[in-house]
Amino acid sequence: MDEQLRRRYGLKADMFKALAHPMRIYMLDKLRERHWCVCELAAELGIDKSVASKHLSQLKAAGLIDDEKRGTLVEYRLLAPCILDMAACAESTVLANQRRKYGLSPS
Amino acid sequence: MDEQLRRRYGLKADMFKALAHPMRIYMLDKLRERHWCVCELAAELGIDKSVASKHLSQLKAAGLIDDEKRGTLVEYRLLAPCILDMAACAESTVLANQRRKYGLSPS
DNA sequence: CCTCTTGTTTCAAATTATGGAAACAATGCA
DNA sequence: TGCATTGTTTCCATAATTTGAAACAAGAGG
Repeated sequence: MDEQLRRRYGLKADMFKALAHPMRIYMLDKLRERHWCVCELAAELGIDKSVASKHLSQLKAAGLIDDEKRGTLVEYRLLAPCILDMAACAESTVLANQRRKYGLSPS
Repeated sequence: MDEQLRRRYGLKADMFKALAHPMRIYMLDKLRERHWCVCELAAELGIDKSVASKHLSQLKAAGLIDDEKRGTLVEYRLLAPCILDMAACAESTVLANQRRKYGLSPS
């Protein structure tokens, strides 16, 4: 695995790493509907504003969302809608595997 | 965020967590071509067999791959091809963002 | 039975990720 | 200016992940 391959797979991994947290996926789901500011998302998720800000910063670094200042608040918006299709694919895969392994019906 | 939502987003996050490592994505890419045993993948990636085994175990737990014993070796095979489409989507998104942010041409 | 090969598991160490509090910056408004 | 609101950053404690070595388990084959 040479340097170029390592960098290429590192980029993909960074993208998935940004998605590898329940709060961040929930944030993306909320941003699909409309713009949200940090304090709104923090209240919706029941977490500290600093934590929400850091999660949003990770999503922004991954290029999944973008922000825009409006007065004292910062509005975040979704950039890459295909990401949520990925999340849906992930969920259906997980559910299919649960059914296959444990015979559970989809809940 | 109630318990049911937390569990639902936790499941999605677990799937992405399984993909959030360069070696594991590389493994999935290799498994797209054909079956591979642990020692082959370990040699290909230049990592210890115990490390390769643990990465594969994570991918299996996520339901992305499956294994089958053949004598002393264990063959792994890809289960969910849509996962690699996700990885491709991730890469194109990353590259698009690089171009948008830094004006780089696609490499 | 003995030995070699292949994989998995366990263990400790190092690294990384996360959360919460506090400090700080920036804007709006009286 | 003074003050409240909103976000970001920093610091620290805790939790999770990753790695490699070693121990262990399971077959294959002499």
